[in-house]
Amino acid sequence: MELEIDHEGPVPVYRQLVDSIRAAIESGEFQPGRPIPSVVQLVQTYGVARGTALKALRVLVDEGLVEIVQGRGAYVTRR
Amino acid sequence: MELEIDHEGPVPVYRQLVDSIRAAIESGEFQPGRPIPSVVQLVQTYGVARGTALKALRVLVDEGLVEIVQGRGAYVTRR
Amino acid sequence: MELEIDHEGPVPVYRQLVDSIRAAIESGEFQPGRPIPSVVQLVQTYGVARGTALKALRVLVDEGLVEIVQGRGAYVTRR
Amino acid sequence: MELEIDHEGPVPVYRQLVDSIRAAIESGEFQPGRPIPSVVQLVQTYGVARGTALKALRVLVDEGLVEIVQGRGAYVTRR
DNA sequence: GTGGTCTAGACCACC
DNA sequence: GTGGTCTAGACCACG
Repeated sequence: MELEIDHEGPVPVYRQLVDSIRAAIESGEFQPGRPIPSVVQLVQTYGVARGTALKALRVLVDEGLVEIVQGRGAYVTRR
Repeated sequence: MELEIDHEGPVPVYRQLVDSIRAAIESGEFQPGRPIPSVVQLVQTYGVARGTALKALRVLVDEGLVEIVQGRGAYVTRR
Repeated sequence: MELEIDHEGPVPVYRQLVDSIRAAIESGEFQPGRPIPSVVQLVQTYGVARGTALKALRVLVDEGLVEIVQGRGAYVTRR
Repeated sequence: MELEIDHEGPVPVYRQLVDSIRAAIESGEFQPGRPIPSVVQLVQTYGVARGTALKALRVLVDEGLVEIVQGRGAYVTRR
């Protein structure tokens, strides 16, 4: 998963997060059925706002790459 | 009854227990009037916390698949 | 809503919470569509453990007196 | 609550326990709504068998002096 | 802030 | 041995 976020550039931060996480999933760094970093971890690691991390999560859910389970976390979709 | 619990995956642990026990009942592995594994056995076998095993039990009782006999254990409902 | 929980008495603590909240609903103290005290408030106000407060909540939900809105809280059921 | 049990005499041990506990209730030593000593405590304090302590408890319940709440303990009946 | 999940430990009566 | 109750703490997504 890429480590740098460009807060100044033209690409929305949440988009950068989405692309970064998607790349990590497609590369196999994040395995199906395994958790992706929690919202809190994303916030701390990338220095983004909570809302930004949540927005990125929503996009990934809409794309079917990630599933949310309440009380447990966000996971890479199996299949 | 399935032997593996995925503590890292998206499915809540107590749900995995419920599904596993229900499958064993429906397959006939656990017969009506016969006991299902005790809470302590579930804890030891699957490495889950007591509260988690009890929560699974409660769901099965609510579904009518299992009934509790105090001091004796949990049994597959007859009928 | 009654203010005293008897931790030494015969009635299970979660049951006392259920009875207390139900009484407040039926008396109109807690109005339909309005929130009931949060889990954290119950914990702090009555000196009970989180699990105990959640157990009481679950009973009220099962009885149809209360409904949960995720991320917002527990509300008295309308109707 | 009396401290001596006569294991050799003609009075059944469970009866001696019953009388002892009843006396403690009637004297106010054990208050209504408060717990009486647990089965384990009776066993340890008086050196009686578990079955004996349980039998004494049953008699007290039948007499309406004590009420049992599963998971919590035995309590002096209110009123 | 909210409730949901989970762990680890304790004590209880009952069989 | 059995399940039921309770505490104290943790982490999660969601608003």
